[in-house]
Amino acid sequence: MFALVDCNNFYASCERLFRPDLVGKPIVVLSNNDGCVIARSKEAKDLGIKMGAQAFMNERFFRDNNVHVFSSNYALYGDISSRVMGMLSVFTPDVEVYSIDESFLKFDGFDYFSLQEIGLKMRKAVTQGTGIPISIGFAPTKALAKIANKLAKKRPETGGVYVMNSVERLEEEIAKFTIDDVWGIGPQHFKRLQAMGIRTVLQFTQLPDEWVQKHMSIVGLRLKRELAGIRTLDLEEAKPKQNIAITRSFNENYTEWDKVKERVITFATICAERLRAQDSTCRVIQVFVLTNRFRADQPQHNKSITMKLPFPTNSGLELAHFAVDALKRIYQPGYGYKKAGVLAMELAPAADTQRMIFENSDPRHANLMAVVDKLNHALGQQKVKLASQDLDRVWKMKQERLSPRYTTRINEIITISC
DNA sequence: TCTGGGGTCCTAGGACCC
DNA sequence: TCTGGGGTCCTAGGACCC
Repeated sequence: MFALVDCNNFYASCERLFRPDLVGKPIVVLSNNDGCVIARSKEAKDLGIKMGAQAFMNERFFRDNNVHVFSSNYALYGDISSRVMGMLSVFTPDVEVYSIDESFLKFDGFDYFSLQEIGLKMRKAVTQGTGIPISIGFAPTKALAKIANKLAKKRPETGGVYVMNSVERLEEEIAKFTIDDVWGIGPQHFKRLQAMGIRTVLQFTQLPDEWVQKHMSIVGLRLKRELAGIRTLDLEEAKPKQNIAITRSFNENYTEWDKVKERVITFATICAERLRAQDSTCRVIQVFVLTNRFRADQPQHNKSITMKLPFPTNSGLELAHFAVDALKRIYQPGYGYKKAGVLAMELAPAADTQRMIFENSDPRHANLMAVVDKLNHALGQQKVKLASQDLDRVWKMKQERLSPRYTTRINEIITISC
């Protein structure tokens, strides 16, 4: 059996951990730049606040309804996440961390144990150890475990743990469960299925294989098997990333070359930092610039360029240099740019780097970057920068309602008055 | 009249996930 | 004024190889 363990309203729950006064109150967490809502507590959902709702349009509504608003605090969420995932691995060695708030667990060889009981124990342990509420769904396949998890959430009487452990139970549930709520069915597939008159998971599993493969590719066919109870997907091991992207919207339209260039250099150095963190180099970079797509009245210019590097590297200096080269080829004066990004592609293990005949990454950079990483790690990110970066700039992202990094910065730790 | 067969690599685009 | 960021996998078609 597989289990899908999922943290309830994860970001909102994290914000509540050190603010017990917010228990039972509506909370929303905003995206970067405090742009739109990306997480909501149950109370906020009950107020009808939608995912992706724009923050500025709802200021008044938030105030009138005493909604507590937070900027996203990834230092906090990331740390709490690893604590939760760590606690889960006590119950089975087979864990796949699927996202910041979800893990798949495999329970092979547990035939003589009650999974319901194990699930309840996991919930208790995680709540006690971290304060984060979780829901757990057990089922014979990953796709069904996803469904079981939703049922655990939907039905309070389950105690947050739902075990799909009999054929009868499985058949009964998939006959009722609607297809739009299924892992792997996005808006496009849903539209097509709806047009075919397919409403439930059961109906989907009865479609001919050929049709599913033709319209939803092999991915859809695998999903069909999974939903029919045929184990097709297994746990996946953690692999180093294949691409690393740093992209940001700006706080305003940038019309000057120097400003855009500075951002691209900064993104490139962060990319390089992430490459080094997973011991990779990249062989290809992509740089893009975008104007504000929401402003139809302004001239638009969206351009990206992919560039093969003369040699693989993870040096911030070199990557910044190449990224500026790339930017020069796509940047056009006269536009107000709103967003840019740098992507590192064709990653390979740094240890396997093939030496080139004529040109190579400067070998001295490895030591230099190691020192930079060490300093930035100790003093806070982006303390040591390239001279071509804006040295005064801290992080011009709008983050007006950022909570403290309670668990990762000693000077931001919770204080208790007694 | 007839003009093969079997591959790989690359890119763009589409779909999905959190 | 303002509307996020970061990933993966698959397919089709073109260019090229022997």
